[in-house]
Amino acid sequence: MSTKCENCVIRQYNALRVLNAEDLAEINTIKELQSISKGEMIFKEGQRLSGIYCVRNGATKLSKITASGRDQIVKIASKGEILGQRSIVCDENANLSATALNDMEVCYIPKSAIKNRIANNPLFVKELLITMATELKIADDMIVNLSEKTVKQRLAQSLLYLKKQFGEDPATGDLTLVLSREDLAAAIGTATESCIRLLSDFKKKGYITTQGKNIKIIQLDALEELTKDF
Amino acid sequence: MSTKCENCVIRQYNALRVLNAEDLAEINTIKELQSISKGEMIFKEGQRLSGIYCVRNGATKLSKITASGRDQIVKIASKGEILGQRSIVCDENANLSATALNDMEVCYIPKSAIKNRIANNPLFVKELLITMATELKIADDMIVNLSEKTVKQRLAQSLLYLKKQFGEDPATGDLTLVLSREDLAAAIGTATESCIRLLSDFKKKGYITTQGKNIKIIQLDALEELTKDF
DNA sequence: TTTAAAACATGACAATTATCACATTAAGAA
DNA sequence: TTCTTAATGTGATAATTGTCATGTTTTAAA
Repeated sequence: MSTKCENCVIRQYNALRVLNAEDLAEINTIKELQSISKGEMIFKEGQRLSGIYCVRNGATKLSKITASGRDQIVKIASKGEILGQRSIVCDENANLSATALNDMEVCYIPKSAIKNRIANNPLFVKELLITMATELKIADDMIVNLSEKTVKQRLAQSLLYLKKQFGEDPATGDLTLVLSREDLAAAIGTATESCIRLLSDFKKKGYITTQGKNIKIIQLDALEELTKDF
Repeated sequence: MSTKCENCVIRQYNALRVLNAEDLAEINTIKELQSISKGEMIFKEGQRLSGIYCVRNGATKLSKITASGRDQIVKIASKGEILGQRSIVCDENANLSATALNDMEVCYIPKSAIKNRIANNPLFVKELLITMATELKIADDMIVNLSEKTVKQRLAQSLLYLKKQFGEDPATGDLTLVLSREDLAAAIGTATESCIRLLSDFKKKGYITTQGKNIKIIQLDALEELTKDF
């Protein structure tokens, strides 16, 4: 896969797709391809960001550490998504931390590469606006979800989300994106033990099987039914 | 207070402030001042919006009805805020319902008044972008809040928010924005009974007093302390 | 490979919160 | 006003979820 912005297919997924050849060439000279290994932090809550990160490969959790010391995952971002754009737009410190869930490749694009011409490109700004508005909708829905669904329902929903978003291993059928039990718990907003207990419950009922950290969905319909119940 | 856009002070609070006299004059001829009485719905989740609403007076809840029939309040919007901009930006149906919490005055601005020149005004779009990014941050923080704080902590936090955001009656000291117990519960994401029970608890401890729906904060520091505990 | 540390798992228990039932009070319509 | 309905408030109880303790397995480093 080309690392030249002009030929990069990744940008089809984000606002950078509307830039012309000239702008892309400029970004290309300034951008910096970075390899991030699993568990590494790309940036931390409260940190000043000097640019944005375009995800080429892998997945990252965007989370916030709470007063009680646990962290709550607000969003999982992967291929094609841009990290840090909210902070740059508002000229604020990062509100969330970004931590690699597996080995990643990201392109770091310094703020300076955008500030001048591109930040005033109405096409680009409009795309950015739509991205942000879409993220806002997702966040609003998550608020409703958190307050109205039980932990069991949210776990079922998360497993379905992981399948839909990241797929399954063709050979084993296991979910492709492997989360630690702790991260899975952080994503649904519960204690690690509660998450493990419910996974055991799902296993006992035959909805899923597990092998180490790997999870395979067996009864999709049962999980879907669970998310609807009330 | 003038209802002519050119002289309107309300727009200082939102993205419309960057428009020039010509644009404002155009909006002024098209916009429509509407009176909404308490409890009335401005728009409903799933509804196609044909414009945005600029709040001149009063407050509205933005909420979503859940599978179990309760509604969860995602945000309370008041003077100066614009409703429906997310849906217009994404060209999607409304994701949330807007219901007046008290008598309101809003200016309805049809999409058509913005589509042409104004939607391409980079200054305006950039302002909109910042607004949306700020709302996203608030939503993200609410997600963390919901998943990590107890109902009691969230209630304390909400009371403090209501004081900070809407103030107190100078005569009685009661919170200016009066919510039903049901709405207060919907805002913190809990059952009405739980909310009432905790208010009784706060009353017993001398943190607040109540008179009908009215609530007066007595021990601000105690409530603040509560929100920090873990 | 061995060993230490981290992650996973489960039990026991406590705390929180929801639900149902039913008063009481307030609000609004006839 | 009177009456009807909706909102508020409280008790009892059950369900959900968190916390602590502890054992087991996995992982990674020496």
